[in-house]
Order: sequence, then structure tokens, then C-alpha cells
Amino acid sequence: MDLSERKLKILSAIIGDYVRTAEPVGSRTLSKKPELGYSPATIRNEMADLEELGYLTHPHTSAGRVPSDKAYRLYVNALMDKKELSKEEKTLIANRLKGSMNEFEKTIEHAASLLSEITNLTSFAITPKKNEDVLKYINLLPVDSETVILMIVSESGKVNNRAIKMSVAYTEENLNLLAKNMTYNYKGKTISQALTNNIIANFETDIIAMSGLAEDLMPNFMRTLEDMLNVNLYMEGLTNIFNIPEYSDLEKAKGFIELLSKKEEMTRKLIERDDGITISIGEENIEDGLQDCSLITASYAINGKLVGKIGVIGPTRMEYGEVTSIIEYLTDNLNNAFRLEGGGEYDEE
Amino acid sequence: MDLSERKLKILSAIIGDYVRTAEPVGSRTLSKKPELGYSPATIRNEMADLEELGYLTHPHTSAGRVPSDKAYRLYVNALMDKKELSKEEKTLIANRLKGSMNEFEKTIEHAASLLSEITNLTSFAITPKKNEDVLKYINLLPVDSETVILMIVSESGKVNNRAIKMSVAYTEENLNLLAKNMTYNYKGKTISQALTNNIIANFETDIIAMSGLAEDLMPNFMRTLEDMLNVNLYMEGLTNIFNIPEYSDLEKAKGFIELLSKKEEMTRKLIERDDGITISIGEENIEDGLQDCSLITASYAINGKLVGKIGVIGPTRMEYGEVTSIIEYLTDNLNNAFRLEGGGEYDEE
DNA sequence: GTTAGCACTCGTAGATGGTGAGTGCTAATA
DNA sequence: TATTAGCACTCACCATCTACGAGTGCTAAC
Repeated sequence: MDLSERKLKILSAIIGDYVRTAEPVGSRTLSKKPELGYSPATIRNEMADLEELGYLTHPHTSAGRVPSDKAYRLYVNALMDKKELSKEEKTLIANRLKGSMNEFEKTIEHAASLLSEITNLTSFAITPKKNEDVLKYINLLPVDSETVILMIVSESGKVNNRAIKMSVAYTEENLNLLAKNMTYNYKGKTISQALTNNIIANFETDIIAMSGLAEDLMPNFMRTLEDMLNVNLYMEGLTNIFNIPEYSDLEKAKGFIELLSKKEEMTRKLIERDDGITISIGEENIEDGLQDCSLITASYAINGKLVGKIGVIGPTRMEYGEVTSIIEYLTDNLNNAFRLEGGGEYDEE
Repeated sequence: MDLSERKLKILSAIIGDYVRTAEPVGSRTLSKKPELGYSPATIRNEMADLEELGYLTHPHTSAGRVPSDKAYRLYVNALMDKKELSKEEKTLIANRLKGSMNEFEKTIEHAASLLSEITNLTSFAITPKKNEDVLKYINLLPVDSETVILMIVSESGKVNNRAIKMSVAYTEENLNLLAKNMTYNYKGKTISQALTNNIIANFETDIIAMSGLAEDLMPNFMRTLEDMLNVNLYMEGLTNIFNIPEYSDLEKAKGFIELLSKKEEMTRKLIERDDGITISIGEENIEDGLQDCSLITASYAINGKLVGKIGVIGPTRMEYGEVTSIIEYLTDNLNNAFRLEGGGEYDEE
């Protein structure tokens, strides 16, 4: 059921036009294009065929044609050419990212903001889920007679700490011993291993000599590990939605913004997406309210692992080729930056 | 130029009605209220007077009256009675806050979310500006041969750290010495003192023996101090705006959301506001786009100092009495919780 | 001082009709 | 056989109009 060359050309032209104008495109408009030297009638026949095959729809009898999700999918898979970015765009991206490169979270936030600015869409990014991250170093530092700081450093350079109010007395030597002991036990374990494999429970019995200390510490240790697993969501350019004709209806704009404001759901949705560049179009999104939207996401890596995601969300009518190219270039930049030659230089906020 | 008892009663009734319905209120509606046993004509006369005095306006000839900013101001200053919260509301607030009490930032975020939920308005909160916070303890920890963690603990219990890639070799003793030295120099200084008073510059010369080390460290030290000063902004219930008739116009909703999305500006605006409960109505807000809005903010304290702010923003037509009571009760709760008996148990994220 | 009565105002909602972009179908053409 | 011209038809959109009703201001009576 392959489409003829001419049908593909027409479909492509319709998509191109509709993406630009957001108006249903008619046969007359198309026949004026130099690359389509057919009369309106001929084009109408072809369009009728394309509609029968499910690639076009018809808002009402006397309106032009609108591409369906199926058409966009075909376009993305076969027709679209990824646009090479211009020198200016490339240097813009590179320069804008450079400024904030030494703080990981800031860089990601910045990248999302840049992405929404260039594409005029709503962008988002999530930091990596760190359950593959490996513990490297644990320390306990006395602050005053009743406060101790628990510090956990991971292989990826992330540092977490927590000030703990102790209920039992301690000495600096005790703390040191305990910290060494913990480092010995947990070093090389991933965070999720540390949390799930009951090492913690076993550990407590090991050092029965200072179980009071451990009892104060362990719940805090676990909570800090849980914190380290947490994924942060950044979202930028939410109000770009207001410039898109599809959302000039208040109800739709409201729905969109309400949907995107649900941080937990959005985070989950993004985590679940495949790695690499992924495009999901309209009805392919099963979530309520996302049926009119397309998402383009890509994953970025830190030192080849620990994959986070960045992407955009917009109406199905979007510049797939251009946006994809931009995201691709952006993640390339991020990947290079996060290749940890200056490794571990990310700091806590 | 005092208003007569009757005028006040009528004005109060108009405000009450308008706040509920968002519709201009007419003389007939008012005369039906049992507490206002006058004929529509009488009330019309009084309303005409009130309009002349600037308390009411007239969207068009054949519409009812709408309270002006001046009317709301009078209402807030003199007429409004703060509503005592019901037992249910009080326990709701107390319980909902309790859950997250041991992490400072989370608590604030949670409080903002709770506030927007109860008031059906958009809420926000900022964490305290910490320039009054006093440094307590500085430490340098070796992680591996080229990475060192700089850790700064403040009196208020905040812990910040940063992993630093060193360009010169170091020994553990050197680090210890330097850390002790730094603690000795900075302990008791506020963050802003440490940043501004050139202690840092002087300090560098003091320990000329290991100036290479210090050169690597000091820029990071300053950046971390700057981070510590930073104020976080939380915003919740942005989409509540869509349920407010005043913003059923797309342009207005867009303007509102765009305005609130500017984090830096909002933060600045909030920082500048007076402490205690502050109500600013309509035109009293000089910022562009805030002229149709009212803000109610309150400050909360940590251990009596380090004041952050929390509040709501909504149309000038809002339930000033009720919202004020809620905010008051909420900040009371926060103040108690932050009285640092379990002090310093806030952790970094 | 208060109220009833009445003419007047003006926003809102619904009905009407013209316009134009676009279609589908048929018959003529290359 | 594929393409095109011609034509009747459809339908969203816009502007105009009208009726309605809530509310006012003013005047005169109570």
C-alpha cells in the first residue's frame, strides 16, 4: 500500500503548509506551488485518496485538508529531512551553554530554557535517576556537642549531606570509626543496592558496640540515599503555549497548563520514555490531555551513563525536522560537557 | 469626610456581594438584603454619593456598581473582620504541615501548596535571605587525589558543599590546617560580611605558605557563599487563575501567567515587601500587570530571625478577611515549627 | 428624607443574510 | 487513461439587526 511519488509530494506540501499557517490547506493553494504543477482538480483527487487512506482529515466540508497523526508519523519516519543548523544557531547554543557549565543542575535548567527559547515551545528536562550511581565515600563530621553532619559522596561527583541532631553522646574517634566502617561497607554499591539489599540492617548488627550512634544515624542515612535517587524536573517556556493558535481557546490552554503543572506525573512520563531521540505524536500519547500534543525528547549522558532527558512539548503541528535537529545538537553539547574531564565539579545547591 | 454609618453598611454589602459573584451589584439586589431595609431608590442615591467619593465605579451606565481599590483599602483597614478559622481548617493546616516538618525547603514548598489549595488562589513563598546567617564551621575533605570537598556550615543549620577539582597537590594535613585557619577567620561572620569585607583577599596573603591551595579554593568558597545567600521561590496553584472570571479572557490569563513566570522579578518583589502581614491592593502595586491584582503576604521567622515570606496573589476581588486569617494561622504554625528546638535538622538537597 | 414611577442606557444573546474559500462531481480534453 | 475546466453546493465567518432585561438617573409625590 505504498503511496505514489506524487501523493507523497502532495502530503509533504500539505504538512509543510499546515505547520506554518495552522490553517487547513486547500487544493488551489497547493496547485500554485511551483513543485506541484497540477491543477486544483487533480490535487483534489489525490487529496480525496489520501483522506481515504487516513492521512488527511477534513474539519468540515468546505474547508481544506489537515494532516492526521498518521501523516505526521509518516513524515517523521520517511519524509522529513533533519535541518542542519546554521552557524549562528550553533554558536548561540554553544555559547549560551558554556556560561553555566560548572554547575550541573544549573546547566540543565539553562539548557531547557535555551531550548524553549529557540523552538518557541515548552521545554523540560529531568536530571538523571541515580540508582546506577555508585557510593564512594561516607563521612561523619562533628559540628557541636549534639550535631553531626552526615556526608555522602558518589562516583558521579554528587555530594549530599544532612545535619543530624544526635540523642546520644559521641566522640570524634567514634564518628571516624563509624564513617570508615560505613565507607568500607558501602563503597562500590549503587544507591539502590544500598537501599534495598538490606545491607543497612545487617550493618547495624555489625557494630553493636556503638549501636546507639548507628540508631541515630541509619534512618537519616536512608533518607539521604532516597534523596539522592530523586529526579528533578525543570520546565521552561510554559507561556509559549499562548502564542500557538491551537491553544487560543481558554479551555484548551487551561488544560495544557494544568496538565504540565503536575510535576510528579510529568516526571514519571519522561522517565519512562526510551533513550535516544524519541518522537511521540498525538494519539500515540496515551495520557489524557496529551492527545493533541507531540513530544520530542532526547537523552543526555554523564560520562556515558546516568541518563537524563530533555525535550519539548507542543501541538502535533510542529516543525519536527527543525526541532529534532536542535535537540540533537543540544544534547551533543551536553554530552560533551558532561564527559567529566573536569569531572565531579558539580556542586550542591 | 467620614462616611455615614449607612454608607459604610452599603459599601460593605456591595463588596461582600461583588467578592462572591464577580458581577456588578445593583440597587434592587441590595435593597432585598434584610440588613438594608431601604428602597432601591434610596440606595441608588447613596451609591451615587459613594461613586462621587471614589469608592465605587460603574462599568457602564446600565450596570450595577463595582468597588474601587479605594473601597477595598477602606474595607481592609476598617470594615473587614478577620474570620476565625474553624476547628477543621486549623487541624487540616496543622496536620498537613506536620508531615514534612523535618526538611526546611520541603516544609516551605508544602506550606505554599497548602495555602493555594485552601484559598483557591496562586500562592508563593520565598526562603529567607541568609545574609544575616552566621558562619560556624568550614571543612575541607579529601575525596581522591585531585578532588576536595569544601563544606560550609552556618549557625542556622544550613550545610553547603562543593566538590572542587584541585590543580595542585595537597596533603591531608595541609587541608586540615587550611580548614582550621578558615574556620578561625570566618566563624561568627555573616555571609555578606565574609563576601564583602575583603576578608577573603586579606586571608589569602595570611597563609602564603600554601597559596596554591588557597588559589584553587577561594573562588569556589566565594561562589558557595553566594549560593548560600540565594533565595528560593516556590509557586503553587498557578492554574487557579483559570477559575477566576476576571481571567476568563485569554489575554489577561496569559499576561498573569507570563508575569508570574518571571522568577527573578517575583523574588525581588517579594523580598522588598514589608515584614508582617502586608496587603497591597490593585493600583498600589506599581509593577506593570499587577494593577488588577492584590497581594497578601506574611513573613515567617526561623528562630526569631532570618525572615522568609509567604503569600497569595489574586484579583483585587478576593476574600481579604478569610485569606488573611488563613495566612496568619499558617505563619504562626511555621514560626513555631522553626523555633529550632530540634534545631538544625534541615538538610541539603 | 424616602420612595414610587418612568424614560433612558447599554450589554448580551439570538436571528439573519451575504461572502468566500473550498469541495465533489461531471463532462470535456490531451 | 490521466488530467482539467466548470459548476453547484457547503459551511464557517462576519457584520448587522433586533428584542430583552438589568440597572440607572431624575422627578414628583409621600
